[in-house]
Amino acid sequence: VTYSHASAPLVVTGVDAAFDALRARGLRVSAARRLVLEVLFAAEEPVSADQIAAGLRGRVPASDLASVYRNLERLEELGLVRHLHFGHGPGVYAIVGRGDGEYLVCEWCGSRRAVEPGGLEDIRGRLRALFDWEARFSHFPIVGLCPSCAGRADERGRGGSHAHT
Amino acid sequence: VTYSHASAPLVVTGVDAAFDALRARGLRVSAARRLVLEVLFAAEEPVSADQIAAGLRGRVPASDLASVYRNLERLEELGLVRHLHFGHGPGVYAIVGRGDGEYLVCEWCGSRRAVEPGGLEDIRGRLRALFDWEARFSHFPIVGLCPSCAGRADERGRGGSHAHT
DNA sequence: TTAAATGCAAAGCTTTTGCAATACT
DNA sequence: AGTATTGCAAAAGCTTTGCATTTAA
Repeated sequence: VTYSHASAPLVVTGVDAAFDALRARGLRVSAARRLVLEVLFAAEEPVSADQIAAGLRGRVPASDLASVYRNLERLEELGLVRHLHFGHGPGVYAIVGRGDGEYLVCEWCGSRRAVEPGGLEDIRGRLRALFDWEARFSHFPIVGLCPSCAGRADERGRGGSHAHT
Repeated sequence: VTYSHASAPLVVTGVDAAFDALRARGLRVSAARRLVLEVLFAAEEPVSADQIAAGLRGRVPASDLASVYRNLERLEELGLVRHLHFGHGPGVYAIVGRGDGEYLVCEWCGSRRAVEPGGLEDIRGRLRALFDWEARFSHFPIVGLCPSCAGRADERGRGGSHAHT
């Protein structure tokens, strides 16, 4: 239960700026590394390591999965990338400052709603007040039922089987 | 990303009542099954399948891990057991109605705070009002920083490395 | 008796690690 | 040239599945 520690967020305007940031820290800009960053910058949603390795559905050449993981780890240490978890299943990665933000994930249908930046401040403030707890929803999102699944839940009464998240 | 569907919660007073519930549904009360239930009833916190198989630190005889998983799955379908996730790492299981409740998990030190039943109603209500979202914190808890780690975070400024959850 | 449940082994999925070969600076 | 990074293979951690055998009812 330990994950690669990330340093302070490093927000960058684009792939090129990211490359500069890498070189500035003595890291190299290899083809595989470039691929990972390009896929992440092109992605509109957080993507899994597997999706990155697959080249985001064939758009870009594939890369070794182990290298992808190693790169994601380094980029995360650098503060350029973060990862989060949409329930069960593989972790998903995103560029810090893009595809970023916090999510509400439906545990029945798997749908997600991205919350605008600051949209959870109210919730965080209340958790701070009630429990002196500094909640963070950027790594483990808020899970529950989306409006339509919640409606379905009412029909069927309490409980009921489901199959997601 | 699919997990065994659970039916309506089935709250039971003790191991014996659980056995009755099993038999009432045509399920058998085998030694392994008994073990799983006994460990869960004895546990004060949710425990992993591995801990159950190990007999909760030697208190009870060990059992096959695959059987433990199969039993947990069936007991969860029955509504007697639930499972949740304290961050990365194995899922943890608890008897419904005991060791139950909702948790706040610290992503730095791994500590957890159990919230009294209903203690998150305010939060849930607010999420309902703001996003029409029916949040559930019983399967994926609220993750963030506990008071002491939050303090440590201030000292070190934004970001900073961590190593847990 | 007979279907549910077990034990063991094997596999699945996500992620990590070792190591010799490669390629960025 | 020197070392960060790669590719491949293997392993680790959690969970599921197949199957012949046992066992509760």
